Amino acid sequence: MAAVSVRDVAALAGVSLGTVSNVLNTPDRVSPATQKRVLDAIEKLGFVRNDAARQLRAGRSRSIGLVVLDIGNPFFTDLAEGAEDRAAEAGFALLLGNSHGTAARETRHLELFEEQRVRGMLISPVGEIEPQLARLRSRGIPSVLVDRSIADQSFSSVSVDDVAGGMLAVNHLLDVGRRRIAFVGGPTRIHQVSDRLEGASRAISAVTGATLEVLSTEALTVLEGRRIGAALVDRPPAVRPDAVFAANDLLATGLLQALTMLNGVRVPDDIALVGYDDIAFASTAVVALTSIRQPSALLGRTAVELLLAESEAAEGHEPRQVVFTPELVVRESTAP
Amino acid sequence: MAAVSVRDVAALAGVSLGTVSNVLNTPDRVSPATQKRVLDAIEKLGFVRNDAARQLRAGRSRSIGLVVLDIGNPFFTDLAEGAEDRAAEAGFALLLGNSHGTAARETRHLELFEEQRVRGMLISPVGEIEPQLARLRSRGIPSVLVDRSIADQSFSSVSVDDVAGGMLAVNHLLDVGRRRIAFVGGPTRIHQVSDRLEGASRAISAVTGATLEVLSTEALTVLEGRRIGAALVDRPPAVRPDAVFAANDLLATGLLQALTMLNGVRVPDDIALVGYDDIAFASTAVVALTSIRQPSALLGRTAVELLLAESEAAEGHEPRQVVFTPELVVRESTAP
DNA sequence: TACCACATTTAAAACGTTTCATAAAGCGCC
DNA sequence: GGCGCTTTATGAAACGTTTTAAATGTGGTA
Repeated sequence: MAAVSVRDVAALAGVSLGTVSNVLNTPDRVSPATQKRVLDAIEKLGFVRNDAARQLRAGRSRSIGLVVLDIGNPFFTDLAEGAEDRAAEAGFALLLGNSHGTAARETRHLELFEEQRVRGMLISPVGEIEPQLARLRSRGIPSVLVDRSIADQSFSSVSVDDVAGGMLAVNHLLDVGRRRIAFVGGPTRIHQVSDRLEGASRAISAVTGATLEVLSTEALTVLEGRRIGAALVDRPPAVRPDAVFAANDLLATGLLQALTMLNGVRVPDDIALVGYDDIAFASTAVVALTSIRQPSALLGRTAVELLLAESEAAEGHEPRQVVFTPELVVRESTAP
Repeated sequence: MAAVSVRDVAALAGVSLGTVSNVLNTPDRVSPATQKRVLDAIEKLGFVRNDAARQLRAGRSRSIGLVVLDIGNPFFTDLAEGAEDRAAEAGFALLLGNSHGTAARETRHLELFEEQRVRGMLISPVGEIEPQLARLRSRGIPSVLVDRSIADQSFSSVSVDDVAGGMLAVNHLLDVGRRRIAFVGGPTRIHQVSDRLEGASRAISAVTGATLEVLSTEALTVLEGRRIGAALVDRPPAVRPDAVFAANDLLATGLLQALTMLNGVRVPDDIALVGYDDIAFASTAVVALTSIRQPSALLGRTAVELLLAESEAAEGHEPRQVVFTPELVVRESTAP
């Protein structure tokens, strides 16, 4: 019930409280004998540092804020997991904020975390947030942007190259001999969708005789995938694509359901299929799904890394943009 | 760049710093005119409370620790989301810790959070953790246990009644006229599995002529579900069950794949199927899956609620055990 | 006019650390 | 034996709040 402070430890060990602090922070400066006495006292009393006091004096805390668009989205869950792991390794606590995609909540979390005087913010922004982050920076709180193509290079960021991902997917389809390829995805105002399509187009352009048909969807859902899949089954085989690149795994799953259920079309024999995100279900679909994997956890770890670097560094630290390249995971749905 | 403190605000507003604090905490005590001047100054300087100092003086922080077994598990993700929402509403920050099911990491997080002097811990424990929590409690840090059948009633807890869930599932199958029911799940040392089976048994016992066959699995995975499903397809129709209750949705998904793919068995006509957890994919399976939904987010919200109550209350606060009843979500896979 | 009650404001102490300047002690060397 | 040097330990100040007791001002009442 009683809070144990350095003072109590000092009293029990028969030293001054400054010495206790030295044992904790700069053990080299204190003799082995004294050190032992102090450590014994700490052990005996079960002393645990009060980070608030530490932070107050030191001016810097040992926590990091993470604000994500939607913690329910596996991408962000994995990212949070990676960030938390790295933070814990460095002895930092991770404050989690879920903005649910709304600017108001995002701002609320930034305020809450600023009150906590976090070492810095990791944020996947909803809207225009640069002004807020600039203000925080002027207060000595750095930020790292997550998963966004940033015009403003004045902040550090981590992201994944969706154009490269699109190329990866379509190049793979071309490699396994497909030429009439369809892209399924939308709406294109989602920049991930347009980037993946852009990558697909580039890959197609490099190969003569290869064509790309774009089938637009209203959303990136299983249902939309099923709808497009049913439409493909209805087509005469001659005008069907021989491969489909879906903008995410949900669409791909829906496509797969429609194609295999209706039994007119075999995957991969008639139509090869590539998804995107490599969600847990991709590998356990009726036909295991080839997909593009994003290194989400690594993104989180790296974001923490950049943040700590920026926080340690002197004033004029150069922000860094780290762009990861996604990875192709080949499974049955495109097996030759 | 300079940190703005109450002192600066006081100077600009031409009042003492005690008055600034009063404006922030007990506005009734300060005249409207002064209040306005102070608020203007706060606005102008962009003053943000330093929670470390606040906490140091007040002895209590404005953050809550959450340690989960596996943040990648949708159940815990939803729970964390609910907890975070509720915490944010109350002006609290949520510290997230992922124990990955290992006791060492769990302990590490508890230490880290204790250093932060969190208001309390929310924890889904890995192993025997009562001693650690008892120690924390003696230090004035309460805990709420999450999702566990606790022998020790001395801690508050939130959990879901898996026995009730099992009954719910099987009663539904009985309601739609099925009598030869199979339970698919395992290993039974997982208490969720044994509880759900227990519920299933009870429901069966209440109806004469109903039988329950138990098909054991090594793990709760899609693959295992597919294995059992294939075995069922191989049986002569006469000795097949007319309904299956799977211990979770992954198993159910595997079962569904095997049953519908091999085309010998129709769902729900020949075999009705109920899963458990109501994961996102349940509703978009080839045959939309009837499942048992756990109120994960509500669990998280409630856990925060209990924690705050305990933290506000006087010394001898009675711990509370809240047990939620899961909910049946009927879809195609059992449609009459 | 003198006094009191009340509303408002102030000044100072306290929270538990870290840090810094300084003191004490031990030691080798001339 | 005194000197400087290094190692080790100390005490006090400081971080930014909240809180408490005391001070100040205002108006009403005797």
